Order: sequence, then C-alpha cells, then structure tokens
Amino acid sequence: MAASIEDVARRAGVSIATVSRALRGLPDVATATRDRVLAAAAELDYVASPFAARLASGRTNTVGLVVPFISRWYFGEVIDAVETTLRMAGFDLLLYNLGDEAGRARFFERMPMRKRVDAVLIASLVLAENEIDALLTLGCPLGSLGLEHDNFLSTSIDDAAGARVAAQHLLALGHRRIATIGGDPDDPMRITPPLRRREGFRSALREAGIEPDPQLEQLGYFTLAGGLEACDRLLALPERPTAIFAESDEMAFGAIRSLRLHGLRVPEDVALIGFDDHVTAEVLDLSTIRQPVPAQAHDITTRLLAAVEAGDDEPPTVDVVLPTELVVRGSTDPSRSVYQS
Amino acid sequence: MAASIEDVARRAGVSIATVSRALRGLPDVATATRDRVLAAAAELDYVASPFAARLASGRTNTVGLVVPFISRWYFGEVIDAVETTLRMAGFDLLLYNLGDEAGRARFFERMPMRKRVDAVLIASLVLAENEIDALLTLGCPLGSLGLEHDNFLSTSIDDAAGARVAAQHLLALGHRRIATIGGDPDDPMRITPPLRRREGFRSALREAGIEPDPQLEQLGYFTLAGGLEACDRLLALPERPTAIFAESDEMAFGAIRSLRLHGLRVPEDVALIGFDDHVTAEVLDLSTIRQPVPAQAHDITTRLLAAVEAGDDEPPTVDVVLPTELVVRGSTDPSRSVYQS
DNA sequence: CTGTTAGCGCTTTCAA
DNA sequence: TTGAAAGCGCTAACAG
Repeated sequence: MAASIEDVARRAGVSIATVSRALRGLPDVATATRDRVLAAAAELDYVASPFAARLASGRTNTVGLVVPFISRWYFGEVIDAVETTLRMAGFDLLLYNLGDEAGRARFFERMPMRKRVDAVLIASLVLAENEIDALLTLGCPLGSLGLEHDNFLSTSIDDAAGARVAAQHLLALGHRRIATIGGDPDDPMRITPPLRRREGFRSALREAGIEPDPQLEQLGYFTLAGGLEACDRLLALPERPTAIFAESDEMAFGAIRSLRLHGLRVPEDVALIGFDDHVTAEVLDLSTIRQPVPAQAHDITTRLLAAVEAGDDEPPTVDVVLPTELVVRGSTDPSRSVYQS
Repeated sequence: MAASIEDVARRAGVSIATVSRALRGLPDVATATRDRVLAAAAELDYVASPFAARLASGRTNTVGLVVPFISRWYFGEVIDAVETTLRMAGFDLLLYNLGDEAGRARFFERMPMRKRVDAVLIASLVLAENEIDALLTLGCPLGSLGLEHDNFLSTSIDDAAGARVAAQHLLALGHRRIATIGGDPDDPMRITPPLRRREGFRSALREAGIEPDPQLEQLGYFTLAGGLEACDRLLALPERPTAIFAESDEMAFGAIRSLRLHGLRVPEDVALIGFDDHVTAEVLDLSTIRQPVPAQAHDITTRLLAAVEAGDDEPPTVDVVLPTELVVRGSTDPSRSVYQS
C-alpha cells in the first residue's frame, strides 16, 4: 500500500500533526524539523490522501465547472483555460456537461456537486430563478462566465458593443442592406450571446437610420451547418443583402460555404464578418470581433479561487468586462482579400 | 449545515448503518425500513458526503481521463462521451490535460491522480515505457483509447485499415499520383494516429504497384492551418497530385481552402478524402473514413467501470477494435458533387 | 434484518 | 515549536 502520514511521521521521528503542518507549509515548524519531514516524505514517495484531508478540513480543493456543451469551440477553450488555472493552483476540476434540456433539468434538480466543490463556475448560461436558487444552496462562491448574475462573480465581454462594432464596420464600408445570422433567443438551453449580439447589431443599424428588417435576421443556431442554411435563406430573398454579420465565426464558416456554393464572391458580392476570432478565422480570411476566451476564463477562475481562499462564501457581486477587438481581414476589406475572385 | 447520516438515522428511527445500507440499495434491508429511510433522506434533502464515503470504503467513484489536448475535435468528442458514460454510472470525471511536452513530463512525474481515482483512461497517446510504469504504480485498471498497450484495456479503430480503404477508394477512381497530408510521426506529444494511417496509406499504394513518393507525403500536424500549408506545398510541386488523402478531416478542411485559393476544382482537378467524419465534413461535402468516436469512448469507459466493479485492479488486456466506414461524398465523386465548378 | 463498534487518513484544537 | 487527542461522516465487519 501507499505510504500514509504515519509512515512519514515514524520515519521523520515526529508526530503526524507535525508532518501535516510541515507538508502544508504552515508556520511554526522549525526549519530542521521541516526538512526532516520533507526528506522522509520524498523517500516514501508520499502524497496525502485528498479524501481524508477533505473530510477533516471541510475544504475540497475542487471547483465544479458547468458547461452546456463540450464539443463547441468556445467551451473547449473555456475548459482548457479553467483546467490549466485550477491545476496550477492545486485544485481539481469537476466537469459537468448539461448536453440538453433534460440534462439541464436533471442537473439542477439533483445538484450533483453538493458536498464536493469549493466553488462553482457556470459557463455562458442564462440562469432561471430556480436554477440560481439551487446553486445558492451550495453555500459556496459562484462564478459566471459570459454574463452577470446577482450574487455571482462574473467575467464577460460586452457582446452588444462587439456586435455594434461589427455592424458599424459594415456600415462604414457603405453597406446598407445588412443581414445577421444569429442564435435563437428562444433556445431552451438559453446560452448567453444570442440576445445581446442581436441587440447590439440592431442598435447600430438604427443609429445609422436603418430599421432592422426581420427578413434579414436568420437563425444559425451557433453551428456551421446552421450558418450555411441561414445564409442560403438570405440569398434566396428577392433582394439579397450586400453584407452579413454572423454572430459567431462557426456560423460565418457556414455562410462562406453557402456563398461559395452560390457562386458569390466575398467580399465583392457579399461582405462577411463573424464574432469570436476562432483559430480558423484567420485561415479563412474572415473579419471578426475577437474576444479573449482564455483571459476571461482565467480571470473568473482566479477570482473564484481568491474567494475560496478568503473563506468568502458569498463574495460581493463583481462584474469584470474584458474588451473585444475588431479584426479586419479579407472578408470585408477587398484590399486585404486573399480570396479568388 | 447540510444533513448528515445521523440526522437521517434519527428521523427514520434506525441506526446509521441501516441508513447506509438502505440508501446504497444493499440487500438485507426490510422494505418497510428502506422506505422509512428513503423518506427521511428525502425530507432532509440528504446526500452522502462523497469524501467520507471514499475514505471509509477506499473507493473513489472517480475516473481520471488524460488527454493531450482539449480544443481539438476528437478530444472534445471523447470528453463528452466519457463524461456522459461516467455520469450515468454515478462516477465523477477528473480531467487532466497534458497540453504540451512540459505538461506531459510534469504529469507523469507527479502522478497527480494518485489516491484519487478508481481507474484511468488515456486518450490517444503513445506511451513510453516509463509512462506506463508510472501509471501501473496507481494499482488500478488502466484504459487506452485509440491504441493498445500491454496491461491496458483498449478500444480503438484500425487506423491502418481505414487509411488503406481511403487510398483504395482513390485508386479505384483511377488516381495514380496520390498525396497524403498527415501528422508528424516524430511529434514529441506522440499521439496515436499519424504512424498507422501513414502506414496503411503506403501499403495500399504498394499493393497497387505504386512506390510511395516522399515528396507527396506532407505534414499537416492535424490542424486546419497545417493542412492548408501542406496542400500549398503539394500544389507547388512540378507535377502536382491528382488526389489527396488527408489523415484527418481538419487537415482536409485546410486542403479544401488551399485548393480553392489556387483556383482548383474538387474533385475535377484534385480529389480529396479525409478521415474522421467530423461534423463539418458533411457540410463541406468531404468524402471521409468515418470513425465512431462516441462509441469507442463509451466502450472503453464501460469496460473500465466493469473492471472497477469487479475489483479487478489488473484486468487482463483486452483490445476491442471498432469498424470504420468509407463515406463517399462529392470531394471524390463528381457525380455526387455539390461543389461549383 | 438491524445495531454496535472500529476504523479510513487526515486536520485542528488544546496543552505542554 | 511540538504532541496528544478528538473528530470529519461515512463503511464494514461482527454480533445479535
């Protein structure tokens, strides 16, 4: 069997209490004693049993991360960054994937993280009242990525502002008939961006004296295939748009494909801008609104850990908003285009 | 504070041992007693403390999943499927992302899963001797996804056979000058597919009496951008290939982009086939070799859990190989093409 | 079928 | 600065 704290204590000639203190770097341990303990632990290849430690201390050293999906670009980036940040802080990551409505309902009903995490991070979910209540019963710091919630720490971008910038970029290029491909605000999974990006887009048009045309707002469901179909519908209109704002790069990729299949050139026939700055956007020469996903994930995770460290079970709501950035590439600017005509 | 087992025992008028048995569904509990316990637990909204249970039983009800990357299609699918399977079995998922060589070295040195998992699943990694030894010290069932290892349960596909089928498909279409875009067999991260897919590709050519031409084998590093550049290099050859086999769909997507930028038609000028059947392959009308990622992940996870359940710390090596399937789309078959010419 | 009693391997007072 | 001892909240014999 693996060595226990008693083995180390015996070997170092001290009590188990001293071993515990020495190994955790607590003060009030003589340097010589600490060295002896460290040496003994190293020789025995000792690691503390996390479960015993958790039971005794009440701290789990684990953070729960809740995502609606795993296999989408944004969430992959989030999981990656959160995992890295937690790992460096010596925390474990407990991952919960909602998957669909049924999974979401089951999750909030059973609250499977009860008694097993020090903090919870929710990624890009618009939470209902009862869902928030369920999380609050956990009695630990709560974090939200992508939008604010009362009683949550949050880190996000200004989706509306980003969408405005995208629309304004197209307007500045002289476009007046601008379409958007977006998520479904009524999607039962209620993920964050749809509502706000749509809103920002519309406000930019209105400021330019253009009344948003419902026909020019198509649903792409945040998938490539959805973006393709939405673009097909736009191109089937009697008067097609001269520019398209896709509320995510993945939908923009689908739009590129659709435009190609229709024999239309980008940006000469139709200009296109996305949102996210997906790794693939550069390759496809897609203009976009860049959002810093790893930075957001790192920021919220770090602050959540700080709250745990401070023993602050209900930290005051603090919302951090990170900037987005317009990235102009060939899909809107012909002078930069690497597309074939 | 949350209710403990004693609260439930008191409320149900039984001992804590009975509560434990009743709640875990053990036999030898009178139905009436069980009902009373269940009712009391429900009223108190009781859930057992996993840490106390783990400490007492020695079982962690947790499986460690080790992946080299998170933000790649294959691994996203794997994480998703493993998480779902574990969740349904009441197990927690502990996710470890290697990220790069340094992270990989750190992982195998510290073995951060020691004393915290009942089984370990390694995704698509070619393990070195010392890495295998490190894992064996965990003394729990080990699983490998994507290739076999001694002393591991494994589930994979026959990468070589899949690649052969891809090459044979191109040969059957009359192509003789066939290129491949693959991973780097010398990649320090040593992920699985590169070696075998390359091998299968070459053997198919040889059987057709064609000696593989090193110039026609380019590295795409399993990324879209890498695939694009590899394809650029192929098209820059004095005599360009008439068909390309990309060892992953993501690299094939890059190749599609490259071909487009060169003004070449698919499949008229250059035929293209990928490997994986990425969700996007259908949208891009890409022929490919379909591999069942969720099924593989589910199979290995289920068998790993069975070994845990059986208390079988060193289950005999059993390698399951799931079939791949040729999916013909427009990128190789002009008659099915939806591409613009 | 049910209760009693030891632990599981740590952390954390409290004394010394 | 260190040690003794009392738990943390369960599970698992062992009796009865």
